[in-house]
Amino acid sequence: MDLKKSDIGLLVALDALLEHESVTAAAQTLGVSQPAMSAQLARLRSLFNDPLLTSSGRKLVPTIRALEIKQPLRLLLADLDLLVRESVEFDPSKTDRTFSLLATDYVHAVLSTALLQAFVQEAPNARLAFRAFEPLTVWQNLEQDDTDLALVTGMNLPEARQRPGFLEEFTVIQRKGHPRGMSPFSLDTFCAQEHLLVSPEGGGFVGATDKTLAETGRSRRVVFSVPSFLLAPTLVAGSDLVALVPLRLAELHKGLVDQFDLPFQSPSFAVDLLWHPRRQNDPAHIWLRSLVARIAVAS
DNA sequence: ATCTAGTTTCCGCTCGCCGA
DNA sequence: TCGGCGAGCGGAAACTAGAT
Repeated sequence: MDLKKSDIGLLVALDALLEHESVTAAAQTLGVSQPAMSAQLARLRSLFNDPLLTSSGRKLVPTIRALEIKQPLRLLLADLDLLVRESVEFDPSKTDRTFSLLATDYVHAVLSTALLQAFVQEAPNARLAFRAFEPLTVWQNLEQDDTDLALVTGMNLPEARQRPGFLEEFTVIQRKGHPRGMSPFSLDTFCAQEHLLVSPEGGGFVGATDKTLAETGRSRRVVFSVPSFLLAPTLVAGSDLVALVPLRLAELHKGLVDQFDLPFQSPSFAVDLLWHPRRQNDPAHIWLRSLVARIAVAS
């Protein structure tokens, strides 16, 4: 007979039987009837292929095999007990667990400093991995054990659980000392500039802004396209190009570029926290979600 | 319908006590 | 010392309830 998951209960019974060396006393300890405990002993005898307890007059005495099992079994059950208690009472300061976060490089850039500080402070023995964002494999990553949480925008994953992270708006950036000067952007001056466009899919020269401009009969000239928001501030700082970037990212690079309000209604987007439903009640994961949401709101 | 694990009931065995 | 008796024990059988 092989060990099954349900046999963990049998091991608890065996522990009680070896402790009391009596079926009746073990049954009372575990709150079952004596015949039920007797039946469990029979299953244990079959499982271990050993009588475990043999009659000696009116008493039951453990076999050599039972004596060998007794101490390791006690340690094993103590470990299981610890495992169950730790899963209920998660203490971040005591965990050495590794957590992983999937997000775009922009989100990593915006949150990483504050998140790292809070993470190290609350969970000094744990580890945190930032993982690269691949739009087509987000759900696959969440399903696997390698991703605890994804911070993403506009992803339609009905199977995933989610909570709001933060709302982001766009701003226009230009280099320090730009020949245009520091006057606010009018629609005319905005359209007159040469633009850098962030195209996450790669290679695009038309974005949501161009559609907004087209609705009012306007257009702009996009001369440079990059796949990542992180590249934009550096490239803008080294050229006369202007670019639309998320406000928080512009704040991070305010020593490098100047930022201005958009001359039209700024498109906003939400960054949400997504996770697999099986992690919903994991106390460690609840702590991680709470920490990331807290940092996101404060960022 | 079948399986699993529980309960109740009953039985047999052993031991301790007590009287002859 | 020995036999009878009751108490306490584990095990078997029959039955039940819940899950699959």
